[in-house]
Amino acid sequence: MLDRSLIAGLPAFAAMSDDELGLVLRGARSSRHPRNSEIFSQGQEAASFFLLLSGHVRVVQTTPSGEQLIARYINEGELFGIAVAMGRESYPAAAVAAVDCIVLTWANSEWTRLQAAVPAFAAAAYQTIGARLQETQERVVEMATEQVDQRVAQALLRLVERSGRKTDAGVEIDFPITRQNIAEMTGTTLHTVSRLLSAWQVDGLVGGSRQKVTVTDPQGLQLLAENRRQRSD
Amino acid sequence: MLDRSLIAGLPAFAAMSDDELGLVLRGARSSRHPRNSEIFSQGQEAASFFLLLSGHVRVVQTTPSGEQLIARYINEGELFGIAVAMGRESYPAAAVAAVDCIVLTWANSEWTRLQAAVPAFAAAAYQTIGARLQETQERVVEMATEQVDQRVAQALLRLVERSGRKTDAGVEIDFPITRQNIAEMTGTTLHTVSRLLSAWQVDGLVGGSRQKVTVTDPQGLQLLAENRRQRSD
DNA sequence: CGCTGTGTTGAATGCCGTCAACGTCGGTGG
DNA sequence: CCACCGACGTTGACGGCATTCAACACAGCG
Repeated sequence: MLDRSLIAGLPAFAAMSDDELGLVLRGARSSRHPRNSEIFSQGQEAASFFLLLSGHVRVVQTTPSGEQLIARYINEGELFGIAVAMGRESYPAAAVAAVDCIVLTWANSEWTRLQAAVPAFAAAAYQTIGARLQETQERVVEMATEQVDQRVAQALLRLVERSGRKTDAGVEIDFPITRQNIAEMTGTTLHTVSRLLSAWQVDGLVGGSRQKVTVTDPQGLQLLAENRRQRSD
Repeated sequence: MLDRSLIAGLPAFAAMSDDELGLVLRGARSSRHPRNSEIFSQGQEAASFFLLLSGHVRVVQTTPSGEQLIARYINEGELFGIAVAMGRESYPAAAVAAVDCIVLTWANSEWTRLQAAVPAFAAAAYQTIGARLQETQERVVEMATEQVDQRVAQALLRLVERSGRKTDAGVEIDFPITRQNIAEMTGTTLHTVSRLLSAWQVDGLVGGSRQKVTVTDPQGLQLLAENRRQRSD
């Protein structure tokens, strides 16, 4: 039996009683996933849903022509792979462990049971979906209206905001991330990302090394992200 | 009192009993909205949620710099403005009647009552949100990986698929739509859309006149939408 | 010690946005 | 009924930004 202290501290479960936490954990099992392993695949029949206890997960979509792009990164404490709550029968994207991860897994059959027994759990899932719809809409807006440099700046700011770890040099993204990854988040090429980061490093906005990115001047980046054609009306 | 035949035929309500339909309609009121009028505004406090009985609604987002883009078109029978189901307190976009519309409106306070009394109604709402998240993700993929001509072709195909009316010349989008509108759906300019449609008209793929677009060769358009760099692996 | 994945940088091409001018349709009011 | 005006649409020319092509550097690992 899993200990309820595993999840009691997570925002999604903050409002639940001890009894409810027990009901939620009954039926869940935990598993380890080494770095770069797939937790589930795109198109695979959705049999389970997940909660990330520890680590970072990359959600990746692959187009018919073989191009990849990163839909989002999942942080500790977040639900993912909740196709069942969206009425989907297969996963629309793959989930890959960005670092070694520990994951809670429920069979989809648990969903209806939990929905009835612990309404707050279902509510958290729906809230998650709503928030992601919101974020995704914002991303469409960015892709449609902003230049590449602004999108990359915005992506970095979001990454450090959501998954940052403070260091003496600034705020570092606390999982390994390549230029290619950043390119796949922003709809550009690794070449362009490399050029931008090089230039920004010279300007003292960002730092980092291989698979590491640190934002040293968030305000400066923010300015860059908002720049260009403010107020055209 | 509104008659339940108003909604009994809609897919969202297909699975409901007569009693349930009655419960749903209690608390709803209907209203007319002339073409080009706003049903709700972006940023406005979300006090109600809506169902489109008749007409077509355009969901429009405006960026801080004043650029607009169209998040989606709502068809007859669809829910919209369901911020309450996403846990939002304000509308993230505006809703504009693309033609004269008839709309059912519920106060947000009805939401919790309905959720408890008619679970199928809440389920329909969540299904709607899930489907829209899905669509929005696909749009991000398109914006990131496809050229402008493919995006415009894809947008037209979706419009005729979802809101098409068969004519002798092909399938016509059954509400007025400008080149500017199409540009705002695909993240480009009205100039580019105009050029593309002109070229496609010569090729016999599309037709139409002022604020009217007809797809005369869906397969041809589909080819165009899939074209270019298939299999790059 | 070579190989693979990652990162950097230069040069050239081209898509598509921008600027500009004009044409056309439809509604409105005299 | 006709003249006018604004919204919508078309087309050409130009230029810039970002992709594409190419070559090289470097690290980690077996």
